[in-house]
Amino acid sequence: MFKETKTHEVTTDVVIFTIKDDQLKVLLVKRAHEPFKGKWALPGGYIRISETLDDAALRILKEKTNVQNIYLEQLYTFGDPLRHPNSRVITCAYFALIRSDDIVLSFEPNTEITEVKWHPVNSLPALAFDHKEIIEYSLKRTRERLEFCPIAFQLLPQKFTLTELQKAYEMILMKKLDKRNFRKKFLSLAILKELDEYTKSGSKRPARLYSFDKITLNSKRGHFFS
Amino acid sequence: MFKETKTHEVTTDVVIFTIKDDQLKVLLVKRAHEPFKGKWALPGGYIRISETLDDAALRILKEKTNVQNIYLEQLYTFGDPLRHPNSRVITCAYFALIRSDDIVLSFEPNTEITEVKWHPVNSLPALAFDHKEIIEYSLKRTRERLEFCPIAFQLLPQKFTLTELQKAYEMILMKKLDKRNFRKKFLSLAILKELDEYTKSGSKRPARLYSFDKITLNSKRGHFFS
DNA sequence: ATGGGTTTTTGTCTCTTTAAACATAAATCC
DNA sequence: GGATTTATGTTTAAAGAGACAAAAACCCAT
Repeated sequence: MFKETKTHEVTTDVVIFTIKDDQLKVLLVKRAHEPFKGKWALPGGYIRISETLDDAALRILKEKTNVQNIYLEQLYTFGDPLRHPNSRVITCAYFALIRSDDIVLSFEPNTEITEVKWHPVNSLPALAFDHKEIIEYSLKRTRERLEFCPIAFQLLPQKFTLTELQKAYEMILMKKLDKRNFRKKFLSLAILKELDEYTKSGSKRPARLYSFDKITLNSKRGHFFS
Repeated sequence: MFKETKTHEVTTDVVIFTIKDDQLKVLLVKRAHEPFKGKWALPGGYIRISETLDDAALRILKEKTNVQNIYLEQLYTFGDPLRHPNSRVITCAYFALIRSDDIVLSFEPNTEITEVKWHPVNSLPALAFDHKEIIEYSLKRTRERLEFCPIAFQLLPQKFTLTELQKAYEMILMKKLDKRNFRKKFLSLAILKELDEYTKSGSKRPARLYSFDKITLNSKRGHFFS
């Protein structure tokens, strides 16, 4: 079906998660052209001939969301010969968690994309290519990482309450956690800074705000939550 | 330095570990041509336009070593624009552990390779490209996996003694383990089948042989050794 | 101002698992 | 019988999981 003389094309796709409106969401773009015209897809693009894979992913992340300085990690390389209907495209997927309040979706309509939007991961539309599979794999990996290092801070604003932190964990792990045990565990890790501020929220007891103190991403052996 | 119009080339390189002569070794091939003519390198090759990445890695593994049915896992994709001196080559690295007694190095001298040999990982020669980096990363990942699932069985013959198993772990983790605790732990996991055979070895007490019973690769949460 | 509703905050106990340390007897060969 | 290697249990301490209840702070409505 393919001529063996055809060359490969190499792209990168970026899975960006955030928490908005109490939901875990992923950033998608709507395609302007075939294939999959009008369908939602992960932000992605061709890797330039003289940039590293990491640089390509960072560039694309910045182009779509204007976000920088992010925990961005190579996820997996997807290379099924049939994943792209027209040609052989191998894609190196990256994933990131970002704070929703850091985000300015600086989208200027262009020739490739007609829309950029956050979608709840629990109700995704039909996606282009194998992007659904990529997102699912990314979620799985995010959960695995969450057990070992507290990457959830990437999802939260600079100042947050323990309840917000717990909700982030519950959303990613998709299960409820015990409130007292959760707090106990996190406070014992000594990675949170207790602030002298409180939420001036609504009709309830104000909650103390915390910020992450030292963020040591790859340290911390041992489980957080299982 | 590169024209942006140049196309990417995509290869796969396979890191194959085994235990031979009481050492952890990696399979290398000697290159017949430039670049890096005469240097040792990982077995690798171009991904065909209509095969999956996994298939490409399996094919190359088979071409070089005649080994099949192997725990083969995508490791990482290396894409530094300067990793290949002549052109832009992105390589998708895989790694595998194999039993030394399964191996028939069926090497027929050809136009690309002049030699195939196992090299102790502790004393590697100068390697082509970034292959040293790939091997080191692979070792790191192997160690991480070893903590969670007992993949070391891939390195051992069908029948083995507990001492051999322990030595495999010690070689990969590069530290000594307590004999009693090691045996206790493994026997409690109920993944070994106790055979009614013994080594008819040399001048010492014969050791009982074991084989792996059910091999559940991705199961088994929880640490094995840390 | 009072009371009801809601959310935050905090500590203890149990049970299980894990880590680490440690010594002696048995089987074989010479 | 001497050398070597296999085989085997117990104890201790530490860490982790999980279950569980009551008081305090705030808002609002009456």
